[in-house]
Amino acid sequence: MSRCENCIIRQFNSLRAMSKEELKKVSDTKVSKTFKKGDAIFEEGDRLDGVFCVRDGVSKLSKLSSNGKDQIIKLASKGEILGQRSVIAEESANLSAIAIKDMDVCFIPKESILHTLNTNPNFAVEVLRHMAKDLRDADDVIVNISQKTVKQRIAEAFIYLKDNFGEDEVGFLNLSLSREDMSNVVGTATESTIRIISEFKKKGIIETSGKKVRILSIPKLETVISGL
Amino acid sequence: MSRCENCIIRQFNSLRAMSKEELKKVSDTKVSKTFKKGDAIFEEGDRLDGVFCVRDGVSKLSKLSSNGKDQIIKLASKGEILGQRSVIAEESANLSAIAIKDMDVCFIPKESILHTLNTNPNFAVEVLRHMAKDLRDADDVIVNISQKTVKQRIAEAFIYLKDNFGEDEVGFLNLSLSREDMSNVVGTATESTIRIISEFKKKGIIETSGKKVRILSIPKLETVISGL
DNA sequence: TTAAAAATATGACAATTGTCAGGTTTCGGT
DNA sequence: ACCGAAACCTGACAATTGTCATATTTTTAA
Repeated sequence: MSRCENCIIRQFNSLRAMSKEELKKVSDTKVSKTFKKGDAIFEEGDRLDGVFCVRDGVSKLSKLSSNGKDQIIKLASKGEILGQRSVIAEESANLSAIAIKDMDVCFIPKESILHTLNTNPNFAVEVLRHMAKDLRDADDVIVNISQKTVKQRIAEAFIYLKDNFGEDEVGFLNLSLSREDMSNVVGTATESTIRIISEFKKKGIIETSGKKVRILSIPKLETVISGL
Repeated sequence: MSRCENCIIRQFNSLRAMSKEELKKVSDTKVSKTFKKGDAIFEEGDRLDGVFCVRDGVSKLSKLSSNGKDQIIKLASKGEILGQRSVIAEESANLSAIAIKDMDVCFIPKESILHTLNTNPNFAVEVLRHMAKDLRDADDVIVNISQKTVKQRIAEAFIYLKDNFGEDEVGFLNLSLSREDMSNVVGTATESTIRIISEFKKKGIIETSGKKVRILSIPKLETVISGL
């Protein structure tokens, strides 16, 4: 079993601010878990007794609205820590975390986290910085959703997928979302997403092959985002 | 000049986790300021070299969208600390803070804050908890804006104003927003807000007197929110 | 392999919301 | 008390987006 002290993933998140001894403690209590595409890591309302450190795969963090639709707030991959907000606020989970690519995660009991938080200011500040970034991102999402058209938001989503998850050797996006997930990211009806993606294909902005998507022209996408 | 150690406002925010000595230091470096309705405490893009502790009044925190409209992310009043996120992330301000009721604030240089953060874990955790709450709120706003109609969002905004700012002796909301600010809170055009408020008045859900608004029936508002 | 289920696609239409173009009322400063 | 500016209001219309119904394609599982 691998040890946190040697885990490369650690460099990408706030665990890097932990001391050798703290990491050893975490390593002794952590549990590796795997989740298959579609599995829930946790669901809205669950009481979490720890956080999940993503080693591989991708998860969508979403919340069910009263109208029965899911809104995806964030896509989390390698290095992200899930459930941190709920554990810190000592609240039940506000979001559900569902795997959209097979996942490999470490479960870390909340005691180690909370103890380190209360004794190691470096760690607390590191977590704080990360949450400050999340908060800024959330504010930006609010502005985008309320002030831009669905077409602009879908165009932005493609850029986001390219920037955050990259492309393979032949230019296909590494992360393909179903039309439904894409709709839940931008906050619209599935049919609207399908129509706009069809339009992008007709206009030579993107092309698809099976589930895979390739962006053909970033400039054209940016023209769409700017609103003509 | 009043001292932070004696300030009642402190009880409502993370400054309560500071030690006597830390508070004294803050008190020695702080500067009281007043802002009149319409004044900017800071603007998007400003480099902040401190935070603002609100002692009285109300501020809107908003961000300008590329289409030229403001989106109000949050309304901050007594006890709130403004600029904390930017100072912690060491970024320029992501939002503008404009007074919508004459304000009385204390400016606290960032050095005191950052120093305490790095040495007093209790303070860091307290700030973290507060930011966790802001993040949860932001996530909820995302879901509301993307999944509810303008009418539902305006109804919710009235409930929010009542719950967070209260009513006077005769039942008028303590905080009155202009139609434009209300539009920027819910993310819609001013005309749409005006139409819906007119409709609420006709249906006996609210009544107005000058700028003041009185909610006549919470149950009716809740019916609107539930979407019939 | 093949049948069923899920995802994608498209049309027709309705509902919601935005825009523009006028008005009227209210408010703050002289 | 008055004037000009800002806020508020309303109508007409257009644009965007959602809903429903129905194919078609792709994926999944027996």
